[in-house]
Amino acid sequence: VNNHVTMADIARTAGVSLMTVSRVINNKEGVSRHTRLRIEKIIEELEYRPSSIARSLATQRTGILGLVVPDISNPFFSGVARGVDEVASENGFSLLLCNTEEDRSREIDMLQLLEEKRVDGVVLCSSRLEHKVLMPLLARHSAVVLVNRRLAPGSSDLPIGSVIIDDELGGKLATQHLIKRGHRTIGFLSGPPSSFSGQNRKKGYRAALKSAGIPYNSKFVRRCQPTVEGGQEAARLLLESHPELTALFCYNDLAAVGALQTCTDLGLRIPEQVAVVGYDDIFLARLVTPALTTCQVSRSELGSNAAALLLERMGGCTEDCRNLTLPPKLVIRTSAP
Amino acid sequence: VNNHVTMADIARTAGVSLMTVSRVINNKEGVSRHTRLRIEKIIEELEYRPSSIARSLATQRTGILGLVVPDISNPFFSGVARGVDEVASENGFSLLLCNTEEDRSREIDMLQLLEEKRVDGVVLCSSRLEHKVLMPLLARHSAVVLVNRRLAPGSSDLPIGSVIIDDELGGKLATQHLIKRGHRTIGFLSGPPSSFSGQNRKKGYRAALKSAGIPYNSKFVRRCQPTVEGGQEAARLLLESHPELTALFCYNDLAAVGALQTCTDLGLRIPEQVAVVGYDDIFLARLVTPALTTCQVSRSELGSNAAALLLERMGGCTEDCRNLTLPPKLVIRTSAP
DNA sequence: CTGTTAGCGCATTCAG
DNA sequence: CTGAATGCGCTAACAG
Repeated sequence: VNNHVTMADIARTAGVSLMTVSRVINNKEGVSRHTRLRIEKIIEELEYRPSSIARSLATQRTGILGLVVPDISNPFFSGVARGVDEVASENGFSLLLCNTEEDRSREIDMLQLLEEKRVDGVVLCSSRLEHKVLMPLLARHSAVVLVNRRLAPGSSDLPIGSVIIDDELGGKLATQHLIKRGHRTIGFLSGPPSSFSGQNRKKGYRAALKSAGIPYNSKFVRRCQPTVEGGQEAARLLLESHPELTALFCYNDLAAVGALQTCTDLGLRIPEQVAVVGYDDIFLARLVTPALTTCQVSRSELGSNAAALLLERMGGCTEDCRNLTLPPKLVIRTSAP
Repeated sequence: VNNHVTMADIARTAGVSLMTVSRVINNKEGVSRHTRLRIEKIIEELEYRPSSIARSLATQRTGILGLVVPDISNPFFSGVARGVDEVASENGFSLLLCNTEEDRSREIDMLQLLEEKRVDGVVLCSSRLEHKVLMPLLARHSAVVLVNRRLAPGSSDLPIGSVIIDDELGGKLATQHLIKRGHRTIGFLSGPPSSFSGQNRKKGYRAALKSAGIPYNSKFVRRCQPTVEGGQEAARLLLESHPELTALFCYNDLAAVGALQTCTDLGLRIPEQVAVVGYDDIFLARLVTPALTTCQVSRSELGSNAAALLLERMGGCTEDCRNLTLPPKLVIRTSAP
């Protein structure tokens, strides 16, 4: 089905000009009730569908937003995507999906592709690009919102918004909860050293310790891959060398699940002997045994807020309301009641 | 950043015609090595990016494929999306993501939207629309591939491809495995009655019983919601009324996890007293205890095959290789060793 | 209320 | 090897 009906076809069979047809299509006034109805009927009969591309060329707007994610099959990002899509589609925008496959050069390509596609705005998630190379790319888009990344204040005069999770708060909430339950020796699986969120969660961890008067002990902190295996290994190393630990705060839920398994292997009962707290509240968290106490971050809210912010910017908002920080919420389950 | 550099700008500053610029952009011959290099340099300097929309209007091709899914945040569909994206982007196509939110009227809207956007092809996942309303919509697209749904043979002369999982085979593999391990009284949590895959899995279940000479007993079969809670409830009803059951084959992994929990609640040891088999091999499957024996279906392969099929159709393949049936694979873990 | 005239940015004839 | 002319389908000023 290649030969589409065009506006000209409608105009011809209706015996009017293109302009008149255009008016009824776009619901603009200046058409008599009668001819409008007649044209609408013809449009129905001929099953006319306006061409977005022609319209885009004329209006210079595509009605498409670019969504760049490292991996759409990662539940975190598909959750974000869902949120973005919700508010985008509510406002008449479609999403062009770009998977970078965690690859920097592909991220660059995608950003350029989106420029060629003339998308009206871009939501960029977890950009792996360094500031120097990212900025020129973003400069070529009229509206951009970053998710999971914040530009250093003053590092750019571009109108770039951002939505991030308050990881420091999350780290603090988790640690405070453990302290409140009487734990004084709390281990921390800190995730990949390059991870910003890991660093911020650690800040929260330290802050909570400090305000409780508990000295910080770097021996209780261990990096780990953000995976079940990573958590398993790190937890084992930590617990074997420091049997005095009564609690573990983990970079994410996957690592926490690993920690759970390690405790089982070592014959440590949870939460009696070791309490475990995760981060993210992935689907899995409530299904493992014992169910995981964790910091809940709403992925779809990340997305919907990002989209809302983007639409705001596209609308030409000049205010400085460019950065959002979403608070995580501690969900208490049996792994650390 | 609204005022893009155009081909005309390049042509002017290079002192050549539009045509020449067009030729170097599209890597066509008919340009002297010298001018080509000169123009390429100017393109670099001016940071020219061709406009996809203008090009689309001229060529009648967008380089965009539509991807329609019920819910992108569902790991099943984001997995499929990943697969589709992989082969699409390999072949220079982008993806327009459409979330129907499991809503029939939105599915219709999306299909129309994709027509207006003039996408080159559509991958439609798990369509909820009835044949009568679906066909006219699909007829307006030049290339369509269905995922998780197959049109009745001869029910349409449209060149529509499809990729589905062989659920009957899956049901048979799972059941045969249990039989081979000595089970004779095997329960089946059959999922939602409206589910095609559930019906097919049941066919496989029955076929396996039959070829083992085990009589089919409808009392051993119970519908359930495809959720943890659904599986939990159905498993309880089944096990309480039929203590002779020594194994459960479950509609999906979520239901299987529910069954696992029920067994624990009832004090039944897995797999000694009750063996449990799931379906899908979601991420969760290997992480629960005991790890789930299950039928693995590759979501990304579903997607990549769909995309490949679509590209084939778009290329004008007239062969009858329109339907693919992917075999699931039994993954044996500790819940049914 | 309605129609005319120009583009939007590029590709594709067909001539030079 | 290079260029001029035409059109893709639609919108946006302007005129009537």
